[in-house]
Amino acid sequence: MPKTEIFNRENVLKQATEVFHTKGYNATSMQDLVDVTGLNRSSIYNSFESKHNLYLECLKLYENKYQRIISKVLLASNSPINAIKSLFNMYLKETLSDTKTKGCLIVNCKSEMANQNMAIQNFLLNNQKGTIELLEDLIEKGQKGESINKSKSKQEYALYLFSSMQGFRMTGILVNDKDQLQGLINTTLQNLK
Amino acid sequence: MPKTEIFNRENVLKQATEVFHTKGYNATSMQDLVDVTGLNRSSIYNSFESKHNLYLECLKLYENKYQRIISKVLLASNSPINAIKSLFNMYLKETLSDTKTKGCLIVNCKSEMANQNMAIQNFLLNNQKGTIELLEDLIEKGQKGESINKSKSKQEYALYLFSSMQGFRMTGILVNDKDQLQGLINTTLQNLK
DNA sequence: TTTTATTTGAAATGGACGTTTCAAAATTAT
DNA sequence: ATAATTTTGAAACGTCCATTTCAAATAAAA
Repeated sequence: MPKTEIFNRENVLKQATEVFHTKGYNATSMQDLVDVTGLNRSSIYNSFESKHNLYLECLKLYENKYQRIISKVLLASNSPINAIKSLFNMYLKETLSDTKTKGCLIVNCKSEMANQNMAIQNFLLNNQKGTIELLEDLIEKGQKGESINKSKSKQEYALYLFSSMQGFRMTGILVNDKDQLQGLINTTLQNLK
Repeated sequence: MPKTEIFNRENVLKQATEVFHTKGYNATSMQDLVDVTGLNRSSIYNSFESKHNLYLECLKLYENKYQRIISKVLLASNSPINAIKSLFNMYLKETLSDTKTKGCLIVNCKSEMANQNMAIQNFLLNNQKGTIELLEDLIEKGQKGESINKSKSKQEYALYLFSSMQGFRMTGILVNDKDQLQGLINTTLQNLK
């Protein structure tokens, strides 16, 4: 019977994600991935097929990680507007704790690869769709419960928040002051009240 | 006396910018630049020193181009709030006319290189400083003339708009519907009224 | 026309790239 | 132990990378 895979697949993906996140896809070499994972080159190809496929798996793991975090945030919130506030505060916390100022892996991926690779573009479109749907649900509830104003439709506010989140992630790359970023969140959410 | 440079420097920079903008810095090869400019490899090195320096010059040209466009927009506006609206509409126009959905060169640059290269980071910080100062001036005037509300300081609204612009540029990469993007602008600016 | 300085073309530099190969080591079930 | 099957290590694959080299072509000034 076969010798079984000895390494922890998810752990390897986390290590690879850290490199891709720090350097971007194109600036990350296979040697970087060998170094950071401690795996042999051929083991990586055996287990992940190609650099591109490994990157896609990193993206999916990153997406799942945030989906889990977001679910917790939503469950812990007592109102839709507070849920949205908590989402932004979660991104604020991530931004402040990121010593390498890497920004968001998915936003960076969109910037680097959305117009170059169809598999990536489809991942991004799907991610966008899911995020906007989640925001639409929150806004609909908030508007019904009167904690979010009705001067714009749920679709309009969802796109606004989706866009604001990307702006926040980009801004956080070169603005690391907590008060400024907290102010930015407050200003962004003032629009919904 | 010497044979003089035969090519148009600014034109070469425009051609190089188009490639860098489409593929990003790391995915653009010197061969790509040779192909698109029609120049010889050694002529490029003679005139632009290195790929990295050529990229920096492209960034500066791109920055200058938008500074000129923005100046015109500001001069043509009859109020600060309309000036801001025109700025966003200018970005909307750029987004819709960009068939390759490249986004903003400077936003993409920040995503790809801000945490990797100090010369680039300094350029980006300087660009950020200039943009925010311009927005602060507009907001100050708008708040004095009562077309922009005073519930936030000019610093807070300037950072909000700066962040919103980046979000808009990112969103425009995968959302190409004019009405949706126009709605996004309206929602963003509703916050100032 | 000759001198002088520069641009040009084409080839070469050495190294890094993503990926493949394959024998040797390792591990599990018989 | 032996057989079966996979992972591993190390080297090699061919290609492309950014950059350099240098002789030949060029063009303005003397």
